[in-house]
Amino acid sequence: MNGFFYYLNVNGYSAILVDNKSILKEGRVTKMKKKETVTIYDVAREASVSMATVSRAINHNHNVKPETEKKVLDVVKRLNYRPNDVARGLASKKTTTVGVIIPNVTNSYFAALARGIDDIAEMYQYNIILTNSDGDEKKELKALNTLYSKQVDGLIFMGNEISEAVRSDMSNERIPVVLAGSVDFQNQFNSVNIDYRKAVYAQTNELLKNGNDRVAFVASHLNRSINKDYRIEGYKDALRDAGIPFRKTLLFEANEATYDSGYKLRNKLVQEEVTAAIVSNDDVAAGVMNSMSDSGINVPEQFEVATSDNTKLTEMTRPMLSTITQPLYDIGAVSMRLLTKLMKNEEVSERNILLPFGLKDRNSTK
Amino acid sequence: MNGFFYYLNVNGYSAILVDNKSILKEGRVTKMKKKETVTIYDVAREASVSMATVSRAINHNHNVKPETEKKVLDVVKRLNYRPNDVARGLASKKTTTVGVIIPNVTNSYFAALARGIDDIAEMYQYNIILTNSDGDEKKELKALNTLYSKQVDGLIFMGNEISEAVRSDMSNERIPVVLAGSVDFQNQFNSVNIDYRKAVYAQTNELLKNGNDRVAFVASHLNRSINKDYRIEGYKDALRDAGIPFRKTLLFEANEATYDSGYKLRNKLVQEEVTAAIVSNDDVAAGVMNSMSDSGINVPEQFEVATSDNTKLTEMTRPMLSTITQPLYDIGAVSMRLLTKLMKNEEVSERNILLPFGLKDRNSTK
DNA sequence: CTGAAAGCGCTAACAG
DNA sequence: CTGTTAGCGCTTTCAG
Repeated sequence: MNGFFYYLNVNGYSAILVDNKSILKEGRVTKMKKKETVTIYDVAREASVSMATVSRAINHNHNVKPETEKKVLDVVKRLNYRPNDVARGLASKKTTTVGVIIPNVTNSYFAALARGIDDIAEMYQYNIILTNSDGDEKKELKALNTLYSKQVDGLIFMGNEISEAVRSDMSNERIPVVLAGSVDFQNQFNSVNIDYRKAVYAQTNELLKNGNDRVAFVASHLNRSINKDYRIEGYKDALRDAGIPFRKTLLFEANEATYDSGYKLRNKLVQEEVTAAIVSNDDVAAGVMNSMSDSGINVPEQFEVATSDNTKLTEMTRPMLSTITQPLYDIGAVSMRLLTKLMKNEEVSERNILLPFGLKDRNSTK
Repeated sequence: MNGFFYYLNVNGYSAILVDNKSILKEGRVTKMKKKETVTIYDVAREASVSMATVSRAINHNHNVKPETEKKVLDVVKRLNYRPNDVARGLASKKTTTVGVIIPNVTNSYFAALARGIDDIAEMYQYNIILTNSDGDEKKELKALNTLYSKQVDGLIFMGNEISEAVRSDMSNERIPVVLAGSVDFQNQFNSVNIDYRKAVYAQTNELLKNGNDRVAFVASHLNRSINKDYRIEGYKDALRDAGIPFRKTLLFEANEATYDSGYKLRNKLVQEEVTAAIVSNDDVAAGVMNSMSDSGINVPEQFEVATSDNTKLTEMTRPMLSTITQPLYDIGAVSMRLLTKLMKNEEVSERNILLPFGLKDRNSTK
């Protein structure tokens, strides 16, 4: 079928797909055209109905008599017809594809969300255009732009924070967006998260209860809304409740959400004489912990570490990492589910969904 | 033009974003035409040229007088015109998007490739539709089908192995495909890999040199071509060179390429009295190693583990994992680069690219 | 329940 | 260098 077939129009008879050898033999081809794709028109002709009816049949539109639907579908199968989604998209203004902006697929936290997103997308017949942004505003803006050009029906944005430029850009388009595992302090977009403030509050309490009065808070970017407005607030809440003064010097930044970035923090941490740390990313936490252990500091006896995402990594390190437990896959899945509703203009009861979290006590804390 | 016009519903409905002053004054417009999109036709009119010229200008076609191009581009900017890629795709039969089939984004090996793929895609102005297949033939076939419908210009396939059904399916379409980190024993498709056989050969030699004569080989699926035809052959080569008999009982299967799946292998390994293992996946290797350590077996003194991918995980475990080093990101990047050439019908010198590998000696081996 | 016809927004000959 | 004219393959009124 592979470029070897030509359009043959014999005796005014309907066009047929033939192998070019027979064309040469027959020698009476009136019109030859390279016929690669079988279109809705071919199906219509073969089934002796109009294109409109074919369209209705393949879209399972109710307004079509069962017999004609069957007739059409049989021809569809026989001709091996496959609808062209691009043409469909142009005509219907729906592409059944959604854009997904992710900082980095390589990051296990976001990868887990992405998997949830894709699974639900598939379930609802959507496809996903994935774009890595590195959390960089420039890249995010560029990605948004090409996604708009591609006429995606919706957008899932991951990236911890929404810069003003990104906010205004997304506001100006009329396509629905949902933030997955990412907060918008202005509360302008739909989102799916856990209650970071409460989670960190609970976690900090545990560390305080263990007798630590110099608990570090470490994040990749302290000034990002998700940290500044939520996690750090939870951390402060706990400190306040325990009557321990908040010290700005116990806030540490890792620059990147990576293992190495966490690993490099040791000296600073030691210098401030912290005995425990709340870390907002598993990779970073693993780096911090290993770095301590490697220098002879015993975890958790001399130094406790608690992390944030409960990715598989938390079970792979030794000691295993105590962590907040988040329904990672579900955050992605629910985000996509929410988006499908938005795209179909269905009612949504909650714009900002908070999924439940928990605390898992493992061996990096006492 | 850009989101400035909206339906106005005056009967006490809220959330009306209107920018048309006359509407605000009137206060009782029943319905307004929703004018969202500015098309190439609008630009043509405003710039007093034909659509064709606009098309040429925005595509930087050479056959346009510099002044007219500027004139057009100015209007483009003024009207905030953004080409509709769907219409473009229908007219040009090129969508500038490629399909990527990945077993699981959550797997660090494949995630690393995916990042390389996306970066190069972006560089060449392509977008990526990502689909998780779990290495399952049914899902792969389904994904391929929807990708064809979406008229992707090319395909990158990851999945360790090409089943016959997938092979014939991909052969029947005329779009280029390249296998990334995945082998095709029939050598029918373009691909980018390392020389798994040589790599495992070298690695097995190291373990043999350390005095192990019962070296296990563990993979997620032993019968997959990448293992059966390449890695295991390399393992056998080394055994043969060392004069050690190959024992089928020292081949272990993990079922899935996951940490847990590796972790569960301990008893079987211990039962066969192996003192070292070659593992074909980092997650599995971490599971095997931790499982040994957790049960009191000292790694590497009593048990050596060597793994395959050199993902970041190999540095996060304790001890750190000795491994084959693969240019993961590059495998993805080169695959995508190869694909761009194929999509543009450029000459390619090598159909099956082998990237260099190395051996990194860390602490899980003596 | 079905058909005719009009596009969707753009590219690509083909003239000029 | 620029305009005209056909479509690309499908959905969607609007009639009947």
